[in-house]
Amino acid sequence: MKTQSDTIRILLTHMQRIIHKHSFLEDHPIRFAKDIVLTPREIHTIQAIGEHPEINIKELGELFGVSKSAASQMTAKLVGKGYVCKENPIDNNKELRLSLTDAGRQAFHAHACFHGKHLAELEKCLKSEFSDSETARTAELLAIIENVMDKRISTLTREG
Amino acid sequence: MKTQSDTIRILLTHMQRIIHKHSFLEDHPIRFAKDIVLTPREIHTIQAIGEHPEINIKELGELFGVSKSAASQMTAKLVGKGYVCKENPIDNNKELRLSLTDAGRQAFHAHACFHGKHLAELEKCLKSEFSDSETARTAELLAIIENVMDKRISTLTREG
DNA sequence: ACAAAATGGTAAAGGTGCTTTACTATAATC
DNA sequence: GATTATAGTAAAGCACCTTTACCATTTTGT
Repeated sequence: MKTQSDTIRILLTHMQRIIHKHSFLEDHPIRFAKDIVLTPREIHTIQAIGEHPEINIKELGELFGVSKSAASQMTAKLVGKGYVCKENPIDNNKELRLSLTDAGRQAFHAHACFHGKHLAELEKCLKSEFSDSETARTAELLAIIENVMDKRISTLTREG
Repeated sequence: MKTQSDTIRILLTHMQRIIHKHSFLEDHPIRFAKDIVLTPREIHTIQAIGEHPEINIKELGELFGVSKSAASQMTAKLVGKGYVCKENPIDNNKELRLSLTDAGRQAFHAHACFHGKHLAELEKCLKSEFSDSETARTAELLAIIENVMDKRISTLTREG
């Protein structure tokens, strides 16, 4: 006889494996074309710049939760590879606004398609086996998990 | 009016945030006692050794999906810090069996408590708001997500 | 208006945890 | 007993991060 504790245990095991597999995927560079191979970090940076036009370096760092120095290094690399362009706005010689070059937009688009495809597939699978209310209920359950994690994070950041 | 696609989108957003928060937690060392601060990697290694008594270095690497060299380096560090002990089995001078020292067992235990506490809290929250069948259904849904990820991983590993 | 402080960006040095390559030493196999 | 396989380590290097220190350009306060 399975108790609810058992099903929760199973649920969390799946969650753990999903997280693990996600980080596996995140750790592997993706080839978008014959000669375009980008690390996950590079892709995400391109994505962030594509989705936040005119973002500056400091903001980019904040978006990723890393130091501005780290953001500067990452962008410098992408500028070097020709995916990103840095330039001062007309009335400001201090900040640098980031934008995508043609190659950058191409990578951005390829990545979006890539993601869209997988999302569509997942959606198809879920719809075929779960009702609307079931998916909604699952979303609520995940929200609870998220809340518990938030609590833990806040205790962690308080203690330093 | 919310369509099922919308609820799926919401569900996946929660999932993404959970993953993000998880990796945030994973990136921060944990203080188990006044003077015991361990990185997540160190804790996990201690945990793995505690849960797999007599494991050797190569197996430890396989367990984590890293090279045996990485496992060797991690182990050496933990031996240096006094949490882990390496020794040859009586009839074998090639392999090294890993085990926890007193300090290692202490850290292992502290970590287990730490986890148990959070698990208990999460379980309490979930039980208070979700029926057994709902949690079971959610587990099934997560299994589907996992399957889709598996497919993606396998295409990835085929293409090299 | 101009000195002081704040802000955006970069450079240098260093850390962590990984990889690959090359190398030992021991064990297994023919 | 010679060869081959296996467990472990060392060295070098990579990706990405941090901190510190430093410029250059605003912004502010008087």
